[in-house]
Amino acid sequence: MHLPDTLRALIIDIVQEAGLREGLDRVTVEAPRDPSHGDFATNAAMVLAKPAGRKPRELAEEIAARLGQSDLVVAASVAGPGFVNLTLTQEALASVVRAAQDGAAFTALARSATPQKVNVEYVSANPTGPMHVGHARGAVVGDALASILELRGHTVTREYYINDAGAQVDVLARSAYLRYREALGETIDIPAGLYPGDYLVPVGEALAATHGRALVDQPEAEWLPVVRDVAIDLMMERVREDLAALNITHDVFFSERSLRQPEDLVAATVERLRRDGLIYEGTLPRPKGQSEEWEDREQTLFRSTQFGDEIDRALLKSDGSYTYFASDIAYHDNKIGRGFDRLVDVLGADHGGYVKRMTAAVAALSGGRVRLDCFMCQLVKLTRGGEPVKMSKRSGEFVTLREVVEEVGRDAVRFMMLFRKADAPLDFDFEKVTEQSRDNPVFYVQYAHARCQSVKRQAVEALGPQVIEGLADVSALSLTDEGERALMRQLATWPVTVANAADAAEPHRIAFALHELASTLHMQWNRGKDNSALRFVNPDDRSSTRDRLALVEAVRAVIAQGLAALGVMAPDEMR
RNA sequence: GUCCCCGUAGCUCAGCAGGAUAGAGCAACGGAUUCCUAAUCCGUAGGUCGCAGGUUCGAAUCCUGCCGGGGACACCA
Repeated sequence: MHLPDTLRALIIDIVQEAGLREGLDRVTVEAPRDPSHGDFATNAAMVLAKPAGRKPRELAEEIAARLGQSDLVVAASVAGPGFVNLTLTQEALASVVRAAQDGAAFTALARSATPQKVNVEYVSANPTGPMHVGHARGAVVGDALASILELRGHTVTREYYINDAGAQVDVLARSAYLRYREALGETIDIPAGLYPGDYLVPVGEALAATHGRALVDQPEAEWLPVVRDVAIDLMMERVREDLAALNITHDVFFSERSLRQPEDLVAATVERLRRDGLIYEGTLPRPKGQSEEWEDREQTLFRSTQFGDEIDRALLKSDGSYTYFASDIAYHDNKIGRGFDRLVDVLGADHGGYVKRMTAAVAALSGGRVRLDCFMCQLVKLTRGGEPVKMSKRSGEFVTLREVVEEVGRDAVRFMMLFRKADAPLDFDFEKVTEQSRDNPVFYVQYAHARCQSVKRQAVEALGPQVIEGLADVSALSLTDEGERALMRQLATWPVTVANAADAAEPHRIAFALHELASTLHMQWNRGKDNSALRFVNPDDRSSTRDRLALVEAVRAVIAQGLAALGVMAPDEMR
């Protein structure tokens, strides 16, 4: 159990002994903003007073008195409307310094008591071209989220849904076919509506190499499936390469077409919904403001309104073919069938209207057993020196993910994408990110890690290699400086941060926590300039140096854990 | 017209599932380098938390209604 939880358990014990039962789950233990309020504070008295019919401050006094008797607590005082502020014993905080040095074991304290099987679907970019910067955000957020869920103890499958069955892959095939003829020496003209990007040139060449002129005189119905399959394969290969450049790999690539062949799983899912009475033939009401181009159409509809959607949704088009939504329902049905407790979709901002219907479908298909969470990534505004950089998939002039990674580096791309709440728009400026100034938080955090390593190197130089051995057993009782205690408090809350970030599905919390920890470390390092007694390495005092090295190592271990979860390198030295 | 997201310092954003005088970075101004990496740090200045109600001991945080910005809205994936 980590320290905040230990304290909370202690408080719950005390409070239960006093006969209080109601509202226990609202009791929290947090590190107050203002360190003069103590190391930790609890709201127990305030949330429990009302149901117990007691006065908050009076109850707080009682709790404080009992807490004061604990081995962990030096002082417990009542403040404000009924906070109980706790100052911890040196030993209590010292235990964190020892524990945190084993970063993995320490982070494992964040593991959930009820681990789940979770599927995280992310990226799922259409295989019609290389990925652009917008895709990078969903990719990074999804990947980091998956990692954080794993730290929380869940079993995670990282999944990519390949939209290889719709009209857009036919467009891809026609575009590739032109490139094929081009490769055979023809002069081609790419009409509007097809993909003009020259990334299809290699596809054309590959087709020419394997098929020669065989496809030239065939009717479209003959060559299209052939060209399409080749094009999709090559596009997906490219997608994987692009993702690899970001150090992202998926466990499962799920093909939309595999829902139709060899077995029609879409039909099976639709049938099941029909048996459950959730499907009917009907026409949708005309939306207001859509008066002009609207015509009433009889369609096969899913009763998503029964599960919180605003309107029922079409599963079959008027020509009898499935809608994209129908395929997607079948796909999620397949995921449910694979035994996941929780499904997560990381989506682009343009999929906002899709969330309610899919959530409804999952609720219907799983009988409410499986939860679907959709997380939206807002747009990335790409600029260079303040000037907007266009990225349009149609224009063929978009900035690809690969270009960005090659220009600014994987670490910077990943960290920048995560140093913002996913549902807030993101500004990404090439010049700022490549500047490598402190404007760029990734360097700030990486530098903190490198600095920890540097301190250890310096210590070895001054005091010999033994000075950094066996640090896991130090007493850490000499770490009484306010800055040192601040670091210890932040370390103590690390497992809580991980747990919260996982439960809220907000990877950016990890990034911010690391930034804060880095800041506190840099601060303490600099305080050693004014006051040499505070330096991490003191050649005249081997014992306190070892305590401080243990603290430094604990900070380093936590930063390393966090950066690893975000997929960012933790360097031993900068440059 | 409906739905979703956003509205916090000049700029870019945090604010941990309501808590104690609202935080950070950048920009501005003033400092710190014989000293473990100045890619760092310290200090000053800067905010009616979009507006108006409501819920309660307590609201930037929850609810309702407006205003403003972005996105999505039947056989497009």
